[in-house]
Amino acid sequence: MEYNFRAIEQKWQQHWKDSETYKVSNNSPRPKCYVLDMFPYPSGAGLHVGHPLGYIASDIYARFKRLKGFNVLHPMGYDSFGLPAEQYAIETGQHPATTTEKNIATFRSQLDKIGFCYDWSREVRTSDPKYYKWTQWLFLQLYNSYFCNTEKKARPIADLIHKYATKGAMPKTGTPIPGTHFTADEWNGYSTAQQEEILAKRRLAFSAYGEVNWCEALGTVLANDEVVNGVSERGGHPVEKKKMRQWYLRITAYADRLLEGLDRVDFSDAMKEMQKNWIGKSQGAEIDFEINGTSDVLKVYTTRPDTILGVDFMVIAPEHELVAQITTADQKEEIEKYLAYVKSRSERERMADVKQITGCFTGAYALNPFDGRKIPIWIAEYVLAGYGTGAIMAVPCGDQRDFGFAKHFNIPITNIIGEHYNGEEANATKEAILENSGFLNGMVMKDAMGVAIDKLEEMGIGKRKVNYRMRDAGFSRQRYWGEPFPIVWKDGVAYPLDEKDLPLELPHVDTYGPGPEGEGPLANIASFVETPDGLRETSTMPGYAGSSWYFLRYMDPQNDQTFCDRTVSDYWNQVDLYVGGTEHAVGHLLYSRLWTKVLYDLGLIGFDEPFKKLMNQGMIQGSSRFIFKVIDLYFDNRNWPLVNHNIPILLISSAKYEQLNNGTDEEKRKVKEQIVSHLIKYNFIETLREDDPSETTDRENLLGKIDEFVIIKTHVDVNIVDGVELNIAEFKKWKNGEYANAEFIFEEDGKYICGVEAEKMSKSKYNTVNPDVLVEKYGADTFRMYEMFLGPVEMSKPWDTKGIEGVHRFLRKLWRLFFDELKGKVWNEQKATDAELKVLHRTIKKIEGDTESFAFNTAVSAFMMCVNDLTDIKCNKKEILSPLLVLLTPYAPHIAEELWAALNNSGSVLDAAYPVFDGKYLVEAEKEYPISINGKMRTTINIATNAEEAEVKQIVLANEVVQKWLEGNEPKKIIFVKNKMVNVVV
RNA sequence: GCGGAUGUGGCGAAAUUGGCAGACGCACCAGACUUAGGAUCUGGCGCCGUGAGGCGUGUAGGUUCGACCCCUAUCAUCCGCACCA
Repeated sequence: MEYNFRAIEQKWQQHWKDSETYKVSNNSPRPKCYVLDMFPYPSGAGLHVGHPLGYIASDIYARFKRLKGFNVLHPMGYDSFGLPAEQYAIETGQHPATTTEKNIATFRSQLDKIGFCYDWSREVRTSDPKYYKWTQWLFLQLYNSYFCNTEKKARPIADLIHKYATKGAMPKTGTPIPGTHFTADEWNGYSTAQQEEILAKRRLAFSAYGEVNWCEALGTVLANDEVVNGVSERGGHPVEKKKMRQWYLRITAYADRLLEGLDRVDFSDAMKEMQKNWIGKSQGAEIDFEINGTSDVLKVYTTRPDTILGVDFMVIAPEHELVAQITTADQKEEIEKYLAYVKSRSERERMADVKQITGCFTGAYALNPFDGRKIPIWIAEYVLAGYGTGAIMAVPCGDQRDFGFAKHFNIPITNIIGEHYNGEEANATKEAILENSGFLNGMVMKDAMGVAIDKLEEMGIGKRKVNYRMRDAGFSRQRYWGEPFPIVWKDGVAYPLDEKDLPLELPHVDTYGPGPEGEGPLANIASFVETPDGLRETSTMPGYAGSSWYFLRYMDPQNDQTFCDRTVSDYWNQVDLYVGGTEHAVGHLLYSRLWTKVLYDLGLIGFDEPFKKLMNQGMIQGSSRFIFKVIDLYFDNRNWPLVNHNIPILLISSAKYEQLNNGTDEEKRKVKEQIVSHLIKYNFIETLREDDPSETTDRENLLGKIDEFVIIKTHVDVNIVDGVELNIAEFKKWKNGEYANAEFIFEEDGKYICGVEAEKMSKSKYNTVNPDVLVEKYGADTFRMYEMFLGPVEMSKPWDTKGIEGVHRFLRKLWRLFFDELKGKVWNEQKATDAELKVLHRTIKKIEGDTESFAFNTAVSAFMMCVNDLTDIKCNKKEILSPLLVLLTPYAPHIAEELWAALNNSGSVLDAAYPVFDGKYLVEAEKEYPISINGKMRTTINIATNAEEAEVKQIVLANEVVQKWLEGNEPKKIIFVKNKMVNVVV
């Protein structure tokens, strides 16, 4: 009886399906655990071996938690709205719904083969109207909410309207600013459009004019990731900014809470840093500078108010509103030239040469409020209109960019930091003692910051200000394949749809081209756009709309009354473990955190961080293989008549290629000679004879002439390479026999060794490995364990199929502990010995710990070691094997279930699992303590684990062996370190 | 430039977090059983050395009885962000 993984896996997968083994209930006396994978976008390419890595890890954890007695929610679904389906539709005319359906079917069949324990009854698809009904509904919640700055939370917009209507919006102190402040009476007198305009400034989902990436050549709006280096990803056409009405989510209102929430979740440092960086909070001050001879003020933002006496010039963004106003007549021409130059530069150029220093003097001066110095005002493209106030005070001795600018335009530099400034480069220290700084003289810079701000506030020309780099999130796309907005426009005012009219279904379209003025394809469908109440919004929601809340829908997927019942979300609560790639660090993760916070504020759910722990699986890179083709230029260049029409492609192996490029002269000559003799063999000689008999065929002579060849490094399919050795037979069949008569220059051992390089997995690089093939060849259990065995889940690594044999061998070896090919059943019910129990206990302890801490790779190693040991001591006892199968279930569920059934006629693994993890099997063995003398390790002694420190010392001293080693030297010191070892110092 | 991470055999990697470095697997070598071996089993496998022994965790220092682990500096690779005032 041998390990027939195909039959076993099929049998159990069918069994799980038929008996709904993994269906999970929303109420259980057992503690809950929510294990979630980032749901995939079902692309047409299907899965490659990189995709399941995270799924396998979470599956192991979910199964493990189930064994430990948790009620585990482990669902899967599809993020099925998105651009690629639409692109594909444009190219082929197939409706995105059709291709999406097909792709999902492919994904599902691939996933099923790996034996996951998903509760498929909870599957969600973001493009399903039953799902996006609630995405639209949640959008309306955002639309109907505002961020209350007093309570720092979302509240219904109705509250705000009520406040405006009864109390207005007047400043606590000072004079009201028209347009910003109004009385209740004024509010009540406003038109709907006027009121809406004010409310739009507070709504969490709002529309406003904003810039989009407009590609004139394609006549369409592009998403940010479709723009690469300022040109369209497809076609490479120039892309410019265009103002269009857009929807936004007011994520900036939540900046502080998104930052603060990071302290309460278990994400990697890298992930937290990325999010912090993205939010980009900086503390500083806004300072008003009087502009000389006018009543205007120039408002700048700085994080270093302490350097205010070191300001040597001002720089404002070319787009700054004051530019036209302050430019003097003398400078007008120059400024206009500069503005024209800036405008002519595409985004791409601006990004390409950030080092280039450009700028122009406006002729105007600002006045330093403390010493009255006249400070020249410049414009320059390095100051961004969108950040801070779009104007900076430049302190060249303390900021490298300001320094470069000052040097370039010969602006004199004031030194306020004494010897910290060397005149060669700026020094951004905060530790220097200020000089030339008036009232700040003698203070340490970091202390002076507060003093300076206090003074500015006192003078009424500055205030503390926190700035964020993060912008509000653009929420509309001029595309078809996304959720339609439940919004109707009338007279320039947006009106939300009534809840009972949801979902607003996506209408069928025949073409996916953009509408007039670059609107989405929906604009072309009159029957959709025109309603009795007005015109429908024609853009659709972005990909992250549906994915921002899907983890909630899994909890209550069939509910048609609400997006997720509150009692259900209270039960499942936060996702305990969320597994996915780093690529969503600032997109999806930030948005779902935002939505969760809003829903929490509105009382719709009871937690404000969605994911308790996040694990990022590393990317599995492709490990590309290369062949090296010799292209004979000498022959090609001369265009000589071909005698031999069937010239084989010549390939040299990677070591030869290496020698040819970086080898010694001797090596180079040798390889070259080999190549030349092949070239001669196949065409050269014959060409010579016919064409120019005068040329000699003398070998040396030819060698000099025919070094005109190039070697082309080409991808070869990894699947026909065994490790690095090319499978010649397969290779000759590859690509319909393109290389059928290839000639090789082999290594000395007669092998063709390919070149190797790690790259992103991609079909065009022939480095993708399909999990189906591996599952077919080795089985799902082997595949699962091998993916885990590759290394820590979080780490990126190139895929290498070679080692999978080792894991497969392990499973077969395990099988042989139960069944022999000839003898059949070999397991028995004898009583286990202490030695056997020791092996088991060690394994339980190790694997339980490793699984809990996601060290799946070392857990797999522990399994292997255990089976090796049991084989060595010829232990086939049920008492040992049975608990081992419990441990194995999460990792290799099929074989574990099969063997479990073979051992036990009744009862499930689950029933038996609790005692295994209860410590019932865990008998603490004596611990081995290493003994060292002067830090030099000598031996170990066994000491019962409960021995006290003093006892240990006595044991050491009484130990004859130790005494002998001491060789008469009295021990000076006996160090007992953390229950781990005993060290004797002499 | 800023931020984060990682450097250990031919390769993927372990090391109970300061205690016998290289577990486990791949590859490789030798042997056994075989008509055969891409099955299975046994042994070997960091480097130098016949040997005893010496040297070894990117590099250079430091702390410690003891350092892959902690500290300082430095180099290399990967990933984010990038004129953010």
